[in-house]
This record gives sequence, C-alpha cells and structure tokens, in this order.
Amino acid sequence: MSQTLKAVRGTRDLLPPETALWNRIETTARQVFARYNFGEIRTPIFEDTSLFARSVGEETDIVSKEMYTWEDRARAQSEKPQSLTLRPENTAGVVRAYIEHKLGETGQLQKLFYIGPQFRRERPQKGRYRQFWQIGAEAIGPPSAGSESPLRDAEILEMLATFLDELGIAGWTLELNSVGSAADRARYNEILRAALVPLAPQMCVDCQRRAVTNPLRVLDCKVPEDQPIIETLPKIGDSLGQESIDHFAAVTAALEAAGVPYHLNPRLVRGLDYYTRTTFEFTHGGLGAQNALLGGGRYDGLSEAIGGPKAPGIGFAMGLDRLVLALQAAEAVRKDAAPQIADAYIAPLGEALNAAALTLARELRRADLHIELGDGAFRLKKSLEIANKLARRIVIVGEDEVQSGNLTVKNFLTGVQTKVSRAELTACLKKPAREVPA
RNA sequence: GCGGCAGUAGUUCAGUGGCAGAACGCCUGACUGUGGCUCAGGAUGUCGUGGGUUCGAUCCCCACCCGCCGCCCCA
Repeated sequence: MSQTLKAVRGTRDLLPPETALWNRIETTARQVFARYNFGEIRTPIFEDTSLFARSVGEETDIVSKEMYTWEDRARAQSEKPQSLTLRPENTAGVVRAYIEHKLGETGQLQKLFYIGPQFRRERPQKGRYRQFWQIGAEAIGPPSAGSESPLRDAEILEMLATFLDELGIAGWTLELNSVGSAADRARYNEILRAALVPLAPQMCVDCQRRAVTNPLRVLDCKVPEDQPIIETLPKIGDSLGQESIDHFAAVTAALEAAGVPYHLNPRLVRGLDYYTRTTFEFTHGGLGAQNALLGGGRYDGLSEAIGGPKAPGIGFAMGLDRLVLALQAAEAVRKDAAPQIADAYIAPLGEALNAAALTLARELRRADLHIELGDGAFRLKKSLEIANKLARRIVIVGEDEVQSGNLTVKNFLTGVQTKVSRAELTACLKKPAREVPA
C-alpha cells in the first residue's frame, strides 16, 4: 500500500450510488432557491490571500492556521509573485466579485447562490474534511435596495427551513442570535472582558486564555464545571443598541408570523469576524461533534472591509457532506442507495450480433429508455444472470430475432417471455414491468 | 494542534508467536437459446507501511500513514 497512491488526508472520492444522493440535494437546492429568485454564481477556487485575511479575520482559526496558502511565483518579468489561498469559504469570493463587477451600480439587491468545494486544513473527522462542499447563498446590495431589511433575514431563514423540510431532514433546530453592530460588539467585548477578570481564575485553562485573547469564545465553552459561571456573565443582548434590538425583533416577529420555529441562543457566537447582527445555525442530532448543518448571518460591513462600497448583506453556508450524513442517519434514502435499474438489458447471442445490438440500443436510448448493452461473447445464461441484476427486462438479439424482426423480450418481474416486433419494442419497454405480463 | 481507539478477501468481520479464516458477494460447471431457488467446485490477500525483538511476527515493541471518537474549531 505504501507505493499505491491514495487520496490525501481529509479528501475522499464520492462514488455511486452515494453520488445520486449528492445530486438530489443539489437539485433540491437549485429548485428551492429558484423559487426565491436566487441566481447561481461560480467564483474561482483560489483567491489572493489578503481577501480572506481582511474578511474572515486575521485572528480567526481559519485564517491563522487552517488555510492552504502558497507563494505563486512569477513566471515572467512582467509578473509579480503573489500569495494565493484555496478558498476556506465562499462569502468573501462572492463579495469580491460583487465589488469587482460593480453589481451595486445596478441598484438592485443581488441574490446569489453557489455550490462548490472549500478547503481547510483541519484534523479530519466524520463530517469534517479538508476538502468539503458547501451550498450557500448571499443577498447583498446597497441599502436603498432593502439589503438591510429584517425581512431579508427572515426570508432567508424561511427558505432554509423550507429547503430542509423538502429534502426530508427531520429534527433540525434553528439556533438564532444577534451579535449586534460592529460598535455593539466592541462594547460587549469590553464589558465581557471586565466581567471575566474576577471569574476567569475559577474556570478551565482554555477559558482563562480566552478571557484575555477573545472573551466572546468563553461563551462557547463546553466544560460542565464552567457552565454556572457562564450563566452569570452579561448577555450580548443587553449590550445591543436600539437599532440592533429593533432589527432583531422584526426578524423574530416575521419568523413567528410565518411559523418558522427557532430557538434563541444568546451564546451563539460565530468564528468569522465579519458577522454582524443576525447570526444563526441549523443543527441536527446524529452528526456527532460536528452537529452544525449550516451557519450564517448578516455581514453589513464586509464589502467596505475589503475596499468596496457600502453593501450590507446576509448569507449562509451549508455543509453538503453533513447534509448527506443527516439524510443517511434519517434513513430516508433507501431508494437512492439502491443501484440504478435499467429499463432493458440487450443480449446479443454471439459476437456476430454485437453490431445489431448496438444499433438497437442506440434506437431505444434515443427514445429515452435506460439501456444496458451486454456482449455477444456471453452465453445466454450469463446474460440472463447479469440482466436480472441490472434491468427490468431482457431483450434477446439472436439469429431468429434478426431474421424475423420479432425480438424476444422477457419480463423479470413476471417471468413472462414474449415476442415483440421491432416497431412495438419501445412502447413495450416503456410499460411498467409490474402491470403487464411481458 | 492535543488526548484516546482501530487498520486482516470486493464488503462486513472472526482469529492465532508456527500452513491465512467465515459469511455475503464474485467466477466456473450441472444446463450448446433461458435468470431467480438448489447443488458441486474455484479464486480471493504484501494481514496499512517501514523498522525492531525472535529460530520464526498478521499477532509483541517502536515509528509513520490513514480512519474513527473526544477536545479545539466550524459547514
């Protein structure tokens, strides 16, 4: 095994039949998003490193230790070397494209979705890979286009609830919070830091460190002994300015009116620096430690942070790998797990009839039938054994059939065998195998 | 990045310091143009990789690789 090449750590091959499930999820996303009038965007898989440093945040774990970054060397006098990075998420790329193509000049709210691989150098685990797939969407635009409206937040959350329901993922929970404006957050950070000064020495070593470096992270601590202390800490909700409070109240009111259940989680703080005001996660049991199916939030200052115009927005990213796991855990997908069954298996009897069999297969496939083509070198017995596994019917192409123009068709479900003229063959194969004798 | 558990046939897994195993799947035949059920037979493989201990290692020891669980973080 040492000499054979393997997929590198944290990456994997997706094979049938599982890929059918991936396709179903992507198709459902495209259908649901289309109803909300989102259009697809595809951005490059690598970007200038500084894009992520300035958006996601220099001090976040993602940027400080998880990115695949390399120095792209100059290949000509006219080129300059440049630090490039495989994208660890897609929001930064979308906003960069929004700025670069001056989409704000349209005056319209831009509603964009993407599907693609992302890269983070984390320790692999179930539901956590170094190349992983995200489906995400962003609603971004100038304030005059309504990009700051709480209705946009509620609409996106409602869309996500609809998507998960239509996909058949039962038992999701929407965790919702507001982290306030950038100013609210800075104020809260100082309040928290001050409150932690007398408390931190009683907490776990990680919290003692966080209390100094990043007080917000203390709220994420999972050590049981620390929980009572965390309960006593000031809540971010108490540090929000009136504008943020009103905005969040409008989001929750719209969700309640629409009947989208949510769970307020004042301790939900997300690990990307660009989030402001509304933040959320949809979680699912049965995913182990990686229980977040998707996450997102508002990023009202992101465009300006990377040199663009004022362009508030809100978006999310779903972990496609985790949606697959959640669906499999729900066992809602036995159908997709079954191998594909063709409408018919064509069995030429003898290699001399291979060409005739291909001709017939071409005709039937152009009539939109799913056809498995056998091989004249197989004995009929072997053809039947294979056909029984792969197809609903077998069409035998032997000397007799070619001369008479009547093909032998056998229905594996009923076991009935008949002769069918070439003219009637397509119609015959399109009939459900269960309902007719042959 | 830290702590822990595992790696044996295509798959799921037994097993032992002395010839490498089961089930399912696969192949051949009984049956020259008739499958499923049955019966008879067959092949599964560098026992993750490299080193060490030993007369002898798939087994014991070390390192590495990879996966999984927890932490961290996140989707």
